[in-house]
Parts: sequence; C-alpha cells; structure tokens
Amino acid sequence: MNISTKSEYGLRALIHLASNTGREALPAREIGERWHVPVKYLEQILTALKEAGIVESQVGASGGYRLARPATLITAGEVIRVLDGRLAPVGCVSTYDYEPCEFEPACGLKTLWARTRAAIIGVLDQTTIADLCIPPKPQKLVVLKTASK
Amino acid sequence: MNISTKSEYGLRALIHLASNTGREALPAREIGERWHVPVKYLEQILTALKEAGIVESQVGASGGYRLARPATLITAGEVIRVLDGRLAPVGCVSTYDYEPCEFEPACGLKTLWARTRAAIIGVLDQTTIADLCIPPKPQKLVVLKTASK
DNA sequence: TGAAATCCTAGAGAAACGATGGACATTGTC
DNA sequence: GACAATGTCCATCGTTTCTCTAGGATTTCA
Repeated sequence: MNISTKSEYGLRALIHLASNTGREALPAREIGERWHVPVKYLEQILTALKEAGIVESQVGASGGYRLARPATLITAGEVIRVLDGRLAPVGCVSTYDYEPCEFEPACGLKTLWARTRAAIIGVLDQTTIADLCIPPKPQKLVVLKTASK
Repeated sequence: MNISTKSEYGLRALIHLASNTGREALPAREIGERWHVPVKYLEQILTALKEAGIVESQVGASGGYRLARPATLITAGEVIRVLDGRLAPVGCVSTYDYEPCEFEPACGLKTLWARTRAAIIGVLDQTTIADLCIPPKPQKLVVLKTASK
C-alpha cells in the first residue's frame, strides 16, 4: 500500500508552487533544491503534471512552473492518479482503471477492496493542495520556564 | 496503492480454510487448484501465515493447513501486514514499521498520510476472515417469471 | 515401502522504481 | 547577436521488488 516517491515529490512541488503566489514562475531547480528532489527527475514529474493540466510551464530564461488552477481546485487524489496510477487497491473496484477479475461478482474480497477504495478516496479526493499548505498544529506544547524561580 | 497478489492469494486461502470447518486439514494443492494459485507459491504464503500464528500446519500424508484461530479473530489487516508489510502509505505515519522523515514534524503531507492510513486501517482492521466468507448480496435482483401467463 | 504432504533454500524472469544524461528549443538580458 | 538559464524530449540504466519456478529433504500415514 505504498505511495511512491513520485507522488510524494509531486505533491511537495505543488505545495511549494501554491505557497509562492507572489512570483510568476518557479524553476524546477529551485523546488528540487528546497525539497531534496533530483532536478531531472522532478522535471519529468512536472511534465506529467503539465500534461494533466495541473501546472503550466514557461520556457526560457526566468521560466519555470506555476499552478494552472487555484490550489483549492487541485486534489491530492488527482495528483496521485496522474503520477502513481489508480487509487483503488485492485483493478476490479476501480472506476478510472477498471480491470475485470475472474471471480466476479460472487467474490468475498471485492467488497473489502471496494470499502478500502472508498476510504482512501474519501481522504485523498477531499484534500486539496491548499489544505496541505496550512502547517499542521504542533504535536507537543512546549512549556516555557516560569519566571517564578 | 496496490495490494499484491500475495495478500490476495493469502486472503483467498484463509477464506477457503474458514469455509471448510468440517475437515481436518486442507492441503495447499487443493486450495491452489480451486483459486488458480500456483501451489508452490501458495506454500510460501501459507508458511508466512504459519509463522505469524494465523494458520497451523500438519506435515505428512493427509496433512495440510487449518486456521490457528476462529475466523472471527483474524483480521484482513493482520494478514496483509504479514504478507505485504505495513498498511500505512509511508513510513512516517506507521506504528508497526515507523521510519523517520527529514521534514517532520512540520510537514504538510504527514497529516494527509496519517488520515489516509487511518482510513485504510479503519476498514482492514475491522474486517475479519469470517466477514469475508459471507457471500455479498446480489447486485441485481433476478425477477422470476410469474406463473400468471 | 511408497505416496502425499510440508519444509527449506535458491534463483530466474519481468516489471517497476528512481533516477541520470545529453541534445535541442526557447526566452530574456547584456 | 551572444550567452546563460530554462523547459522539452528521448534514451538508458542500475536496483529492487514481485511473482513464480525448481529441486530436494523431511515427515506422516496406509
């Protein structure tokens, strides 16, 4: 049930682009250096995202990438589908990439996979890049030394 | 986000064992033939399940495998963890197989992965082999010809 | 004794993963 | 116009993982 580094890198890049609305286009090099992603590999990822209509690119000096839509309209699920393929754990319960199975329809597992898929999609298709830009709440409260001592 | 055939085969084998409570031990050959699983591959899978305490084996002629516990006490999540590894999509949100990540704790993605993991676990750890033995409700109602003609 | 099983180890073959490299086209700046 | 920075495109490559195969040793029962 692993997410590939490809999706991980792609999401990081989109978060980076969404957080830098002030500037026009960001080069892949800058994103790669910030997030420790091999630049040439990142280019491939961004190219895939461009073909999917998620980012736009600008060639030439001072070129780079920018979001093709507001970050609120790009879901994590869409990004992962582009980079990693289907979200469903098996083909027989996928709508985007359905593959028949010899044991359908009387298959005890199909129900399990369908529920799993629904659970995954419920999270990934409801979360947008904008949601991911909000820093998470701190896990621990740091208790400051009191001045009473 | 794929489930491997290993887990698929393992779950099928367990469903098969759970559905045949009358007999003592079932040989891997019988399960493999019924579910189109290569027998030698299935042996490896059943060995892993044995080491995990999910099935028991009996060596020798008329030997085979049986569940080590009632099917109601074996969850799909446990089986998949044994055969496929962790259920979490990335190591940084796994409790069974935690791996640190350089961007913790201020990582926008961690929250997403944690929610995804929770959603997956919510399904897989709540479903038992016994649940999977119940045939799913028919998708379509077949309307019988009435005798009125 | 022999057939039918599990047990154990090794490894082949293919696919996926995670990059790397180079040539080329485009753009902005000096 | 030269040049540097950038995206585009295509090819390749090493490693790991997945799926399955192979062969033999051991145990058990009739």
